[in-house]
Amino acid sequence: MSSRADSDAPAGSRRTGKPTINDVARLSGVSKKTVSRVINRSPLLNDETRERVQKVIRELGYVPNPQARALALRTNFLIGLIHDNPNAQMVLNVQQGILEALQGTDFAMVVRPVDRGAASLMDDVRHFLERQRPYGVVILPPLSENDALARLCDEVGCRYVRMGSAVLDDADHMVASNDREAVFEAVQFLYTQGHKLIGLIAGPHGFRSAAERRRGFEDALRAASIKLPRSLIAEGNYTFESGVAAAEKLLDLSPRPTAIFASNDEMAAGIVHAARERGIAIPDDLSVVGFDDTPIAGHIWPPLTTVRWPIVSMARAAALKLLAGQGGGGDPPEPSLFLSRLVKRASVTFAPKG
Amino acid sequence: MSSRADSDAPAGSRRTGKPTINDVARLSGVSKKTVSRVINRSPLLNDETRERVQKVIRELGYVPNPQARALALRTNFLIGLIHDNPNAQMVLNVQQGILEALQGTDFAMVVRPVDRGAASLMDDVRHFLERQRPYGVVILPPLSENDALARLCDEVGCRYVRMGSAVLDDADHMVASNDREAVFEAVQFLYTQGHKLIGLIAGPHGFRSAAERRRGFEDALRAASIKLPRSLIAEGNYTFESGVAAAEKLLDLSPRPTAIFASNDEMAAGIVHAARERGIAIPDDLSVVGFDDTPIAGHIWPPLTTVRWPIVSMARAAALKLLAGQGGGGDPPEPSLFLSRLVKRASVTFAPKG
DNA sequence: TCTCGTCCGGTAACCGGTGTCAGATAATCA
DNA sequence: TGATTATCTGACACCGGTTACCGGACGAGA
Repeated sequence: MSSRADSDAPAGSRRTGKPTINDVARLSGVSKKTVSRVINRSPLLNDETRERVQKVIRELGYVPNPQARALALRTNFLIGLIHDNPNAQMVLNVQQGILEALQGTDFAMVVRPVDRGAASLMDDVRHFLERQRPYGVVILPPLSENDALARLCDEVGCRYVRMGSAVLDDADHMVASNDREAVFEAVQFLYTQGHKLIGLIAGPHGFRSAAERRRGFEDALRAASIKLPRSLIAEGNYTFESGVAAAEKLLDLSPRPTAIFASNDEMAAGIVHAARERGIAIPDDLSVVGFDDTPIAGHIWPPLTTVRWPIVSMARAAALKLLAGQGGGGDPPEPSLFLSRLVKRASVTFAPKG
Repeated sequence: MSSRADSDAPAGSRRTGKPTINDVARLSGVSKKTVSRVINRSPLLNDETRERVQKVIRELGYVPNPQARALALRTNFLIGLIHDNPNAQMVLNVQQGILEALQGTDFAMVVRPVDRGAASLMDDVRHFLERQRPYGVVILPPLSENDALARLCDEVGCRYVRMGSAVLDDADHMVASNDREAVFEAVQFLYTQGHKLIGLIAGPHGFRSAAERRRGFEDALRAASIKLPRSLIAEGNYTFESGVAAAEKLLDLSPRPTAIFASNDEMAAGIVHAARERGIAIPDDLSVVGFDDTPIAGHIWPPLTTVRWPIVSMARAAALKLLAGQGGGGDPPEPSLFLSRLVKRASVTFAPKG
């Protein structure tokens, strides 16, 4: 009936109308290859020829087809970001950092959130990597702590850089912060303010960042010869709600801690919330320290003393590491370890008298 | 000295080692075309042949090269997201919505934040669109209100869908919410609680969302025959800080408003902050209503009564609209107008007795 | 038996770039 | 002046898919 002979696919519009390298070549009377040389700034090109071709390129508004380039070069101008939405602000900061690194290149950022808990995690990531074949990927914590994921990247031949709170991989594949030391300093600061009964809201079990921050906390108390009863440690899962619940436990203790360190700002905000419900004044009755320095730290009342985590710089470094050697402009090698520092705001004061 | 004859580019590793369609064809004793048919699920194929080819595909672990596919199909498996970081949570929600729509397809999401104020805005976007040639892009407010941007997409031949607080384009290019009506209801609710002196913290001039929400506010007061002196309107720029500043202005008025509507949650949080500094109790002395229902609304104290903006659904719809007709599975057409509704929490109560 | 239509599969061209390598031209040297 | 070299440029294959078009096999209808 119909006259179509084969017709496998839904056709797809032919001819995009955009000028191709052939058009440029024809109009400027040179070969494709020469046009290619002009585009790629080959040094072995006559200036006169270059000028002529560039003129035609301008007139035609020619832009090389990225798909064709990608195919011929067996690469791609995509940097992937794989994350498990730990926190909106953090993810956005990372995106910003990556984009700063990609600025001025032809690379773009493709974002792939995944569900850490899903049984299909590996398949999901594999599917993503194989279908898009990004040039490289940045992996955010806590997903970055998954070694199987790194192996998967290797297996499918995709460059990767992991971000994290401790060095988990060799320098080419890792950008880390010194959470342990940073927390050490923060807790030391509480101690110098006279606090002796300091509670901890730790991050979730199995998170490296949680473990590092907890160790920093414990190290600091040990250094100050303070005993840490188990009851002064509560665990949250980095969410506001879990912070509230954990804080309630700590605040119902007797004697009550005079200060609490939370492993991230969200949970610290939860402490503030819980304290307010109980009529406990911050900072007069209770000092609070968080971690991350996300916007929420400055937006709650009182503003939170917290550890600034240089996440944007870390993300930028991670992306630059991926691009290294890739004509990225011979930038100096990126550092692999970033330092966090304490930002003092109003949520900490001297320990109340006895 | 060196033996390289031409060496235009930095070489790039040859042979990825991955099996290609040719390998599959050779090993299963059929032509490339037949393999292509198997991959694309062409109906006119012998089951026996299909099985045989699929077996080889499985054994080889063959995955079609996306770059080659993209070139041949003159399309791309990328959906772009263009935004101007209005708010981290919103951007992330949008990303989530888009990814829900892309779930199960071979599409990925490429994110491109831009600086709305930059003189190079158009060039930046053009560069992005031409270099990546995404299949389509979703444009977030407030950038989506820029008509020149939509024209640019048309010009470079890129599908687009704009998200916004009012219908700014035809149904194929727009996913909108009914902010005006939603605010109308919210303010009406305040009125039914006895509030007569209601302040407004409007969004920034030039934002359509700000204008729509403001009109909803004014409509509601007019409907209740309440006069709205100019002094009861303050303007913010959707940030927490601007909310604080605007709230300070309104709270210093005499008589003081008994309720304030803020055009987004960030600014509403700013009101709460400013009120607390002045010792004004919420909700007893002052009722507050926000807009968006971002997480912050539930995390501050008291939890914020706010208008839930269905941003995730809108984003999903926007992406599905782009994919429509693209073998997306014949889903029903996406709605173009989404309804927001009031979420009642603790920040509103009856107006205090004069 | 001869056509004809249908089903299935192959061949070759093409998508729009890049690498290889040889040829042409100009410059340098014996 | 002829040979050699350095400098540019072009022809052509190739990257790994898809599509247009063609043809053989096979069953059915004439």
